[in-house]
Order: sequence, then C-alpha cells, then structure tokens
Amino acid sequence: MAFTRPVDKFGERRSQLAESALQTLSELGYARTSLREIAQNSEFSHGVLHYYFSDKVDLIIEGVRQYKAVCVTRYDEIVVRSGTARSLRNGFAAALATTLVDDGTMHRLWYDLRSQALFEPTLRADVLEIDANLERMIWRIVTRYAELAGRPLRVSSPVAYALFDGLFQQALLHHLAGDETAAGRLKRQARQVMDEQLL
Amino acid sequence: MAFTRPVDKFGERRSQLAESALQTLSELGYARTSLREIAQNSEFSHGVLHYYFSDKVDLIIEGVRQYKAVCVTRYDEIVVRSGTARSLRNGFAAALATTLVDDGTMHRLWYDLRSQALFEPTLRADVLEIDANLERMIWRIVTRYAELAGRPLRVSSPVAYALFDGLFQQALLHHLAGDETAAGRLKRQARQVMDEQLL
DNA sequence: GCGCGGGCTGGACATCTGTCAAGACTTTCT
DNA sequence: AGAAAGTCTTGACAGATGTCCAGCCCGCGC
Repeated sequence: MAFTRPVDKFGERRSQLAESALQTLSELGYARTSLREIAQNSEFSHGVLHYYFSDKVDLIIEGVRQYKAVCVTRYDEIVVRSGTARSLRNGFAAALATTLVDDGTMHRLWYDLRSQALFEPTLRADVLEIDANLERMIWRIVTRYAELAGRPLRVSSPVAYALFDGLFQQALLHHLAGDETAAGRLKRQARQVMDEQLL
Repeated sequence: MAFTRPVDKFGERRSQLAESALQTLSELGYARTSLREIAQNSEFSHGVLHYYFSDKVDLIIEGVRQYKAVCVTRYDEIVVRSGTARSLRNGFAAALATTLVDDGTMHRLWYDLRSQALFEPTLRADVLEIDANLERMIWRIVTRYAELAGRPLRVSSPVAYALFDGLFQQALLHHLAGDETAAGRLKRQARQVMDEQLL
C-alpha cells in the first residue's frame, strides 16, 4: 500500500469530489446542498460519494479543509511584497475589495458554515481551527503594518480580527444584495480603520 | 372587520405560532427546523400552520420580525440610565456578556438567518432591515458615550457596528463550544475597545 | 334545537433525502 | 488470458418534509 504509487489515486479522487462539493455548497449553501446535487456538479453518479466518503459530514469537512488551505495564504504575498506601511495598507484594502467581488460566493459559504457550527457540534472543531487561522492571517498583516509604520499597535489580535471580519461580512451582505458601492466602501473603511484604529 | 374587536384573534394566534417557530429555530437552526417540529413546540397540530401562514418562509419571516422588536431596544435603557462615560462603558460591556450567556441561542439564530440571506433573496429585505436597526442601536450607545466623555468619536457607524458584531460573534462561537472564559473576555474586550478605539 | 362557519385535526400526497447493496465495468497482477 | 481487486452505476429503501384537503369540533345566531 505504501509502495503502490507516488500518487495517491484514492486521495486524488476524494479531493476532486470534495472540490465538487465545495462548488455546490458555495452555490446553494449548507442547508440546500444534497449529495445528488454534488454528484451532478461532478462527472460521477451519486453512489460514488459513499465509496470515497463515509458520510455526508465527512465529505463536507473534507471540502472545508481544502477551502482553508486556499483561504489562509491569500494575503500573505501582500505582506512580503509591501515595503512601506502605506503600500501594505492600500494593498490589503484593495485585496479585501477584490476578494469580496471575485470570491463572494465562496466566502458566504464560510459564514454559513460558521453559523452551522453554532448548532452542530460536529463542525465546531474544524470551524474553530479555520477561524483561528484566519485570525492569525490578519495578525500577520497587522503586526507587519505596525512594524513598517514604526508605531505601536493599539489593538489585540482578536479585536483586529473582529474588526475586519465584521466589516467584510457587512460588505458581503450588501454586495450580494445588489449594492454595487459595497466593495468601494469596504476598501475605504479598511484604509480608514488601519489609519485610525490600529495604530 | 375593522370594528369586530379591539383584539385581533387571527393576528394573536399568528403571533403565538410565530413565537413557537422562533423557539424551535433557535434550538435547531434554520436548516433543521421543520413545520412539524414547530407545531410540536406549540399546542397545535402541524396542519394549522398553513391556515395562518401561506408558506414556510412566511412563518419564519413573521418570527424574525418579532425577534427584531425584542432585540433592538435591548440596550437602550443602559443609555438613559448611565450618567457618566465610565458607567455607560461598564454597563454596556456587562450587558453584552450577559446577553451572550443568557440569550446565546437566540443570537445564533440571528447569525444563521443572516447567513441564509446570503443565499436566499427572500430573506434579504428583512435581514437588511434588522441589521440596519442593530447598527443604529450600537450607534446610539457610541454617540452617547462620546458625548458623556466629552471627546470626539474616531469611528463611523458601520465601523463601530462591525467591531462589536465581530467581537460578539467570535465570543458566541467560543462560548457555545464550551469555552467558559468567553463571556469574561468579551466584557474586557468591549471595555478596551471603547477606551482605545472609539474615542 | 339546529344549521353554519370559522378554527383545527389528522392523514394523504408527491417529492426529496441519506444510505446502501448488487452488479457492471475497468485496471492491475499473475 | 484470466483472475482479482478496485472503481463506478443504477436502483431501491426508509424516513422526513412541504403542501394540501376532507372532515371534525364547537360556539353562535336563527
């Protein structure tokens, strides 16, 4: 088993199906996503899902794990690229707005899952872990920002995360409701917050 | 019709059933709440729900409307009671922590519904309205706080709302996950934020 | 006393869901 | 080539769900 192949075919298909699940979940939300719908968004039939996953929750958790990997490194390149506090500030604010527009549907899934975790203990461990990673991601940006600015931080890590998370969530709701000014507002708010609240 | 009675029997029963719906929703969440379950949490059978409501969504929206009324005035008495910035700050922070512990299950329903609105356009109008009311509620507290402190505000209304909303959501997740320190942390964070970020 | 109508019940319905198993097809190994 | 193991499809199942409806109950006016 360990010597069969350098590539793990079983794991690859699992990954592929989890990706289909993720796609479907981001379109329909947790409540309205069924296994048959997921299968239709893949090139397989619905029965195969129980060959690769023991459970519906197993499948969804695997999808969420994949999502986390993409999500958490998203802004790290901005941190290394930026040489001044000002460019970091503007780069991060612009990236937030871009994420809102381009990946809004994926992020609504994240908020959906986090809400589901408030009811389903099964999801809590994974959601808490992803949440902690997101907070760390924000903290990396914020500390580097203070470093570049040469000024001390006025916020703790949870407060910084709450601030950006709250702003993004608010913007997402308005954006998906058809408010085309939401992205621009988010960008301005992020810049303002970095100027006035963080330092 | 207008002269039949001072009390509207039809509307009263609607209200009563909406209350049962709200109760059930806060226990199970939007995804797992069925009409039969709602009926079991009331003293009626499931068939009656279609006598008073045209639809499942109709019922849920009515429940949410009732929720809003309770929610929005929650902290207003603190505003009028407090004579100093310090007492307003401490009162609000303590009230947040109390709400977390006492009404955590009701508030997780709110976060659930707000997430559902990201997928279901049917819910958006009501969710946006409630959200705006919550923001106004925060704004009333914050402006009064600055007034009592005799200092200018450093935050806009959306930023203030995002901040407290983000902190509360974070605390709720940890609290429901069994973290008993979450309420105390929320209280401290709220006080710190009012000292350092708001003014 | 008796019909009447609003209020409510309980069951029927079509549909959808997660789960599973029997078998067909494909790849791999001997 | 033929067997064995792995992969995938199809269909079936039991249960749950939203919706609807035929009819029961009960208080009211005639």
